[in-house]
Amino acid sequence: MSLKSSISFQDVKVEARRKIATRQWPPGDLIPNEEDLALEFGCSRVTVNRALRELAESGLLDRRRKAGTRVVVNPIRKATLSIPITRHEIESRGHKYRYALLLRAVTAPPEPLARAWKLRDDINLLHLTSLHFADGQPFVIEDSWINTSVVKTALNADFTATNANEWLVQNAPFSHGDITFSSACADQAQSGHLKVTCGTALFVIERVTWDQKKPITSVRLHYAPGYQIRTTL
Amino acid sequence: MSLKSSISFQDVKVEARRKIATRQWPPGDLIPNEEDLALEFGCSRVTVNRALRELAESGLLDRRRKAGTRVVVNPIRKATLSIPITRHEIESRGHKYRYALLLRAVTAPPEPLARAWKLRDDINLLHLTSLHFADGQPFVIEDSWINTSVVKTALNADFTATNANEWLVQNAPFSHGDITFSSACADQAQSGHLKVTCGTALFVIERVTWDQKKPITSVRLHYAPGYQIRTTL
DNA sequence: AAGTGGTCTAGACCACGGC
DNA sequence: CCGTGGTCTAGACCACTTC
Repeated sequence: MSLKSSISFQDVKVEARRKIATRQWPPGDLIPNEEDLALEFGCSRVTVNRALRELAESGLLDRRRKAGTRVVVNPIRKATLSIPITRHEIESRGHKYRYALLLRAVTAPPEPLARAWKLRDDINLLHLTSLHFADGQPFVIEDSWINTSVVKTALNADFTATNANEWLVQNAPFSHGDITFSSACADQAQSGHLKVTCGTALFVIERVTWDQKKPITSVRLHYAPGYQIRTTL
Repeated sequence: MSLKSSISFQDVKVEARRKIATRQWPPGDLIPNEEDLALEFGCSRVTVNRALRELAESGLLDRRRKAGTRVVVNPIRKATLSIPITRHEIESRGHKYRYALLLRAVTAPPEPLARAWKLRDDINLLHLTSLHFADGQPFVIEDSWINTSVVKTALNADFTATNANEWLVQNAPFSHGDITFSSACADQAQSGHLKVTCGTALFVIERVTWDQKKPITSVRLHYAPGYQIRTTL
């Protein structure tokens, strides 16, 4: 017989969600302040605060000092994606992982990258292209550019043994990064590697990482057809 | 001269991040417990707790009762995407928004949907297809199926005046949902609407929402070429 | 059994930002 | 100015999980 000793912030979240969904708290409306809610729910203000803060983080509420807390009119839904290591992603689906290095070169970066990174034009980057397989089938092409003036050990790493994806995660810590999801038609080379016809729609992820002001890596992934990213709202 | 009166959880986060990045706390290692860290940082345990909890949420730490807190070896990066309302997305880019309803029908759902939703086979759904324009250019095709036995007012809504996307956000609250990102080649109809050649790679978002056990909507979005979703890590 | 994180409380002070 | 949310503290109890 669980007579709950106290109200948890989870309880408050559930109840607040209900009030929003049933429009007891209509869109755009100001809701009572934390102190009043604490009284109403019979818990402390900190508990209410945590509940409402989390609802605000997920986009359902808008909170401002002095102005109070409002129900957001057009909730901008937030979805959290996990970006796993490719090997783990393949293995967690129960497939056998294999990896092949297609290219390793130290060259000047392509024009768009040099411009985005504002590099001196005599700087060379490490360029790796590799292919990840799931149960022997091509799964994704990985094309990465590594700023060796920051990640110096990359020049000595053996990328035929360790795949670039995993090596970078472990050896190129970053302070922040950008990630872009898009779609593109397979070009000649890509269609060859992935064994699809030229022009097939591929899912594309591009990830750029930085250590403070210094660019670290730029990685572009072209996935074989059928690939999906899935998450919950 | 701001002599900080007390250490904030943000300070603790920054310092913990630094220790992880510099490998003062190496991957896989157990870090000191909350009480010790509170002592070390000169703050309360709750403050340390909040800092570490947030780092765990973003995937850098793994916390378990009794077992302690460890630095995650292969951090699975988490990216948070905002899924805005299409009209807002277009307008925030400075483009003029326009919308056209292409189809409105009350019909039996297609086989895969009926199976996924476990519907009685005599149930009809509201089927809407519409097209959103940015500065007169086709931007995205929206294809939605609405469970009118739950969202009853949908049958009376005027979808020539209000676009389905926005109407649903405001009138079909859900408890949870799934969202999938993928890529597909434009079929005959899609290429016509988006004014691209058949087979062009399109970015696809599919969103299914539920109210507890009851399915509410299934929406599929096919974006015109060039569309990308961008976020930070 | 015991150590660790998870959370609640009451009270306090502060920072922001409408008014 | 002053109401509101944002956060900190100290102390407490609890839940989980490993030992």
